[in-house]
Amino acid sequence: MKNHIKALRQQRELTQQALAKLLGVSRQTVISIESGRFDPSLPLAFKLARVLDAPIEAIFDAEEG
Amino acid sequence: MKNHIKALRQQRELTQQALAKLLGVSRQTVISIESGRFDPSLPLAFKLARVLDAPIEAIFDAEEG
DNA sequence: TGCTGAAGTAAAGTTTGCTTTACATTATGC
DNA sequence: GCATAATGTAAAGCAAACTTTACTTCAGCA
Repeated sequence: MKNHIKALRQQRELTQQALAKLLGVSRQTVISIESGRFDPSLPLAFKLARVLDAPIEAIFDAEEG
Repeated sequence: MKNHIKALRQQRELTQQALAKLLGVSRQTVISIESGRFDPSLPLAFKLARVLDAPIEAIFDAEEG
């Protein structure tokens, strides 16, 4: 599932480390989600939406598999 | 994470079995998510939003932990 | 009565999300 | 040159999502 976290994070001038801290996860988790290694859990997706100030549907591409 | 899947499913007159088939998961998964045993993955949450014709934020309560 | 559909619980097992640790690369600045 | 910050990869291990199977309960109906 593709996402625009990297772009949104950079717009907010947040490092991966800073975003990880805001989300309460490790830096590896941020890297892995940004690079598409895996999808975040639903609670984490909601936190991302709150931290990045964007609706979930705007952060993730709902394209089908 | 609380959700309104059961109510939305019943409004659409879908059985758990029918919803599971539409989502491409097992009936157990539908039961477990409806009853709050665990949260769906993000891809599954998107499928739920599509099948139930409601935005993710309307299906799940984003209350903080 | 007994059958069938819908909803529910439980347990074992696989897959995926997440953590922790360690190491590599690139850029900035002393 | 050396240190530090930011990004990235990889691997081992734990936790949560999901599957499969099996069993239970309740309602409706012939």
